[in-house]
Amino acid sequence: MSIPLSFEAMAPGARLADRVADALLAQIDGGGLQPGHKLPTEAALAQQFNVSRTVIREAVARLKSLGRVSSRQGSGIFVQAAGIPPLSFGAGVAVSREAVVQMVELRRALEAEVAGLAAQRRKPADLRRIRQAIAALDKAVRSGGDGVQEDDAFHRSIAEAARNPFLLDTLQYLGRFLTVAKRITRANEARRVDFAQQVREEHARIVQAIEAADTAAARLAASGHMDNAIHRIELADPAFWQQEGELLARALVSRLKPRAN
Amino acid sequence: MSIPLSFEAMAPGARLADRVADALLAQIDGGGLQPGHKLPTEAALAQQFNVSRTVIREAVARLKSLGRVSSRQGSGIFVQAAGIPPLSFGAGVAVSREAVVQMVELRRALEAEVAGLAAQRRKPADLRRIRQAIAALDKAVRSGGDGVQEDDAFHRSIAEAARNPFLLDTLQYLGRFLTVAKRITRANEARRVDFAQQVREEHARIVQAIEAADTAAARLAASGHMDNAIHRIELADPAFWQQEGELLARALVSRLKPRAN
DNA sequence: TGCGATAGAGTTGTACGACAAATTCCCACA
DNA sequence: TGTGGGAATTTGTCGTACAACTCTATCGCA
Repeated sequence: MSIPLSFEAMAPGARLADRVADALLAQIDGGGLQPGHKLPTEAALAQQFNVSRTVIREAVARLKSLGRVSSRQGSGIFVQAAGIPPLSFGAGVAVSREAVVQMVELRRALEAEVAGLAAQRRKPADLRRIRQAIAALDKAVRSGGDGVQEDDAFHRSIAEAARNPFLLDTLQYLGRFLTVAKRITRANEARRVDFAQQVREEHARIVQAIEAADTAAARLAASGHMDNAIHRIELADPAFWQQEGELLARALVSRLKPRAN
Repeated sequence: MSIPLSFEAMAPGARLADRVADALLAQIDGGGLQPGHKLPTEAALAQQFNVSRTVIREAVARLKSLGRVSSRQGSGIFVQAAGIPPLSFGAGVAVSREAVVQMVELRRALEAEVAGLAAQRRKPADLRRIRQAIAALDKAVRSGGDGVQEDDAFHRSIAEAARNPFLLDTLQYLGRFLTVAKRITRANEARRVDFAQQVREEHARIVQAIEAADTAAARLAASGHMDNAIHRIELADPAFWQQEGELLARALVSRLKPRAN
């Protein structure tokens, strides 16, 4: 089981440890190394790749932090079972109006589901928290705040009443992208007093359906709320999008700015 | 900007590099180091932590692979902007019947959404692919296969017609957990011939609604399909769940088996 | 013969020193 | 004042040495 290594040819400019790590990674999932398989010793790898053991150790450290291998002192380095890779939408993706609309479509599905489940499963304590959250949102808006945080808390209080951690986690993950988008659309919404009132009424409809334990109505209200959100996003000033989008894109992908990793 | 380091006290058994990496990480997001901030030189860090530069370099390598810092030869090590952490349900979570039901609830939301969007946006080529996928599924089941892969392909063909990459990605992520669960419930479903016919009819209803461009019907059909899936899961043999769940749990969390990382 | 203790080899973890390569800074010079 | 260039700084790579730990095989004893 030797390492064939087209390693020499790849990415001549990159750091040695990175190249070795990539080669090892390709070897592991390309070459069909079973979990538990022991790979060559650091000394042997150093010889095969014609680098020092230092470089091998850095490469292995990278694979360890990726969870692809594990090392045991005195024993060796072993291939780990590849877990299910996490879901990542990629930074810088939430800046085009099209992408934001697509994300809100995803959110529409989730919000409708949690609203429906919350209507079925909510307990008195849940209703109390939901009402509390909506009161806090009203207060924040009345006192001139943007209410982004309170809006998130309101929707989260509903998601928690649905008692489904996967829905909750996915919604929160999505929310991190959308708070960015919210800041973009905020300036537009702030100028439209009617929008604030409209949002207030949409929220009220959702809460009312959940209180009444009306699953279908809760789904419909939440879904409609997102439909209107999409509508409001599409009314936003295009020039504003372009300008702010550029700024946020640069902020989000700042990790790519320095040319080395 | 010195490092206070409660480093000595923590995790006395762990590898030095890991301890240093944790201390640096705590320093970065605990101590409020802005992105772009340059942290001390490797030599200075080695002195502060009272370890060799080797250990510092391994710790920094770990932070680099996590994307939290970047280093530039001749310049220094710099804090990176923390991106949005990816969504991960955690391995070994998809083995209890309760968790699987909750995941299918999430899937219900997504499948309803993609079905509805597909009904609105499908083009002739999409319909062709969907019909092709369902034919392949029928054929696989008729010839005695389990059809798991073909079922996935069928649902994916619908998701692709919805033209929303975020919905598609989330659904595929979820699918990786649920194929595990499917294998668990397979033995149960195989014994029930009526189940296969039932699933066939549910699929047909979804396709029909998409072909008819009937958004509401497509949502309803997809949602009902998932409702019935939940029902079928809950009918599965409890003893079987326990037994198979244990097995799969061990397989999934195998990355924790060796005691070091 | 069977079995456990032990010595040894093998492997990763840590330390130290040296030089190469890239960057930054400062000063002399025009 | 502006600029070129070299020195100082800093990370990247290499090599060696030893410590800590693991596995194996041999030896001694019952």
